[in-house]
Amino acid sequence: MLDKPLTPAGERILTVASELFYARGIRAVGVDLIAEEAGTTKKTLYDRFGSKDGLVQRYLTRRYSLWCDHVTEFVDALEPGDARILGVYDALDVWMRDNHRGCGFVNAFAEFGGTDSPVLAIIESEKAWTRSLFARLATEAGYPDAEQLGTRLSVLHEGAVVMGTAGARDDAIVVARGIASDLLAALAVVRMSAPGGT
Amino acid sequence: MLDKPLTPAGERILTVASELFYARGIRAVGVDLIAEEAGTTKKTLYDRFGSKDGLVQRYLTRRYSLWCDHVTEFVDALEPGDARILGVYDALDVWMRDNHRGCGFVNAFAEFGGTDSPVLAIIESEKAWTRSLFARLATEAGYPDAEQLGTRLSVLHEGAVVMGTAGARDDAIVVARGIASDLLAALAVVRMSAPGGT
DNA sequence: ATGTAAACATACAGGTCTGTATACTTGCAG
DNA sequence: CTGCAAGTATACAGACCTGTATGTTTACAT
Repeated sequence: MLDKPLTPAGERILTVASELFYARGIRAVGVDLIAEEAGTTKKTLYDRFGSKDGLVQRYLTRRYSLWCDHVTEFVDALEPGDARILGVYDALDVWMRDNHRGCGFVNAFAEFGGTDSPVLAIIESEKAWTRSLFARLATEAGYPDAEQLGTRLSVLHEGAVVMGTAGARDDAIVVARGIASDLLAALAVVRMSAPGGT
Repeated sequence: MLDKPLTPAGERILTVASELFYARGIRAVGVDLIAEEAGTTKKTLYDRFGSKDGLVQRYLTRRYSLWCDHVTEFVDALEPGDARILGVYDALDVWMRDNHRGCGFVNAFAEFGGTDSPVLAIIESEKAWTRSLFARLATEAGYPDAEQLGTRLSVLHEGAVVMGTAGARDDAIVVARGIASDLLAALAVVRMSAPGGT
């Protein structure tokens, strides 16, 4: 996205920090550990990222970018229409196979929501992007009220992540996908009976 | 629930700690600050709770208890049937007027999900309780497949909290309630057309 | 070859964290 | 009166935290 390229050591630091931040929480991970695990020094870390907060922002922007790429790539391979809308839940399912600690942005909000840190804007952006993706796919699938439908689908999406991790329900994504499918089916009836529909 | 009574100073500590933990995150709040804000000393804190982790557990069990009481009281005042199911979302709406930092249990999971802390069991319990409440209300309202419907309603519930806080969408709860309402309406058709239905 | 960006190595400053130790005070129950 | 639980006050240990300082080394580009 808008992240300029990093030096090799900087790249290693960001990779290690991303894994540790996501797995253990941001405040629980110190810069000493990050530098050591990355096989470098704190000096390099501060030269590249300025501060721990700077590193945290890069962690979130990169994770944001990775999520967008993942879901976009996944969905683009599907037929236009309902398949792409429901495909977002399948993309989430694949994503969560390697991400067992819930939504990294929700987790970051848990730690920084009470502050005025610039990470809050990144968190909101990620939520807004996924919501607008749903809205766009709903528009492309020909649904009326695509904005509201997009919001509905994103609420389901977030609920699935929470119930699949903190709630420990293995069926969370399937359940959310099922609700989404039912919503689309109900709207399809409206669409078909509407003037101009097929 | 299963929390034995506390001494006055212990009560003050727990009250202050609960506010600070929820507002700023658990790791971000030190025991020194808690003791000072409660007008007492660290000695008393450790005498009452044994450790910071013990205090955290009390924080979560009490919050769990408060949530259960709130929603139970709210729902019991409504007519049996769909009103009680949808009333849970209204109860959440009221709850979130004084809780702008999202779900305290999801937030705790963000900080402790990577550990084997006993707080994880408390978090799961809260999610399971809310889900089973929905399932029970669905049963009482006469819906078939009440367990699955309960899961669906709880996914909506969690999604609403996330999108209403980290997602900064003021309409999140209304949206979730709308989906729930539509789901019930669709099932009502099934119920009415089923053998033995009215 | 020489300047420059990147990285490495190491130490330290100054603060905060959890948890413990010591000693004194208060209030109440047997 | 005596014993005990609760609380206050204060100091400290030992670890960890972010961030900085100093100096050396490597590699590449002009």
